[in-house]
Amino acid sequence: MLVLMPGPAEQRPYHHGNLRTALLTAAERGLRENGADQLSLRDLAREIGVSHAAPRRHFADRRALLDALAETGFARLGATLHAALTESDGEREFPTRVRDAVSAYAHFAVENAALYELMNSSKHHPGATLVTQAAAAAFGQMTDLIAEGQAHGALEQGDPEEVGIILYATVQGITTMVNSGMIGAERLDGLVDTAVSQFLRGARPLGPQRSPSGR
Amino acid sequence: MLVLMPGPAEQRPYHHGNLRTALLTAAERGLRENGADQLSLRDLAREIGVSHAAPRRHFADRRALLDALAETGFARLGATLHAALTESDGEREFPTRVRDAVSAYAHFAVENAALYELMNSSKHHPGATLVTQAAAAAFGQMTDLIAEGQAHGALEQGDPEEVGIILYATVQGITTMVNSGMIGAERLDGLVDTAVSQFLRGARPLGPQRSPSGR
DNA sequence: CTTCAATGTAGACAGTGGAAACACAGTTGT
DNA sequence: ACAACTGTGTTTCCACTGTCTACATTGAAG
Repeated sequence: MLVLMPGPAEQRPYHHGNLRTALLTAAERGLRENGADQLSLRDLAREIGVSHAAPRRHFADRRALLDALAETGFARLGATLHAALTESDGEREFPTRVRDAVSAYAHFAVENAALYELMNSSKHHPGATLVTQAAAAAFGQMTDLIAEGQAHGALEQGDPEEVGIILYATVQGITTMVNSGMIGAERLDGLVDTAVSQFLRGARPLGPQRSPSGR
Repeated sequence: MLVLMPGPAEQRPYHHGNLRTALLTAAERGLRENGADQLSLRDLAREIGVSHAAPRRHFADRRALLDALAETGFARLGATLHAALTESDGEREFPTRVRDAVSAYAHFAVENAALYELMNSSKHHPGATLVTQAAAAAFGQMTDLIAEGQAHGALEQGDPEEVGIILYATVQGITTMVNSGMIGAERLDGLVDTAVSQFLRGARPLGPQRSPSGR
């Protein structure tokens, strides 16, 4: 697909100067539009206007490129979660904060379906610790949130990570089902609501319930 | 039509006689061993000892093969669930039945990681209704189980499907996290336990603390 | 026996990821 | 100033893949 650029600098310098990021942004667009399978290194090179072997200088492998995409994906997801959580920091009640975080997560996953699928793919480079590290960072916020809920008495005591995994997994599963077409996207919000309220009921302390803040 | 193969495997006849199933079984092994990405039609043909274009007679497309694999995967998953549920039919208490089903599901997903990832992949043929149909069949058992729980009074009333999706999604997410390496496989059983007991607590009838409110 | 549809074969094509050798340009050491 | 070095992009080549088209072989139906 040769695209004639009527742009200013018709003569391209020998060195692109920014190939790595150009590749990443082009790859992300391609990923969104055609999925990871259809993502071709040569296509990207063509689109950017560089020789087909140039990407190799920045990504040893096709998988290396995909891993990098997954990594930035987790970083963005983490930022999204962080934003959703700091926005309602302190003021709001705990259930609302959980719902905000979960909802932000779910919408990210559905709006970036292909990227999200790539992020959760099992096939990363053996030494792709960066990916799992980025994933852990994003996931850690869920753990923190759980710990916060336990501190406020909204959740029963226990390993925050164990409980966080459950919540994380539930949202993860819902979005996967939506993304795979098993569930219509219009049901996403409703399911998230149900999931969160069930989670809160299932993980709150037993016995005399001391409501965090009466209502 | 059905052609009976002469038992002993002597001289290979011009027609393989059973190529389709041979392809599927070989593909399933390859999928397990090397993942869906590495699955090559030509490789399969070579392995079976047939020309590289022969598979085309049975699967129009590479994706058609993968779709068929996903479909049989859902069928097997459905059978596994069914077995787990009928085994403890009636006798056992509801929570145990839920735990059995969920555990069976989780182990299937982890023991057939590549297949399971393929099953949950978003990229099926546009007209691959068979896949989603098979998926719905497997999922339907979860809905039935929920309905059973509601009938027995173990779960609060409501749309069984909506609640079933939550449970299904939770297990789905846990297994995905395990399969992607985010969580060690040794934690699977513990997480399943936690998830099920939280689910049962969260979905059982109780004093209405927070009725489902819209948005 | 002839015909026919199903199934398998052979060859060609475009496209891909990857490797090697080479070309250009900015930086650095002297 | 200038030569060497290093990072980056280019060219050329290879093995391999999925897919297409024309042809071969077969068993079964008419």
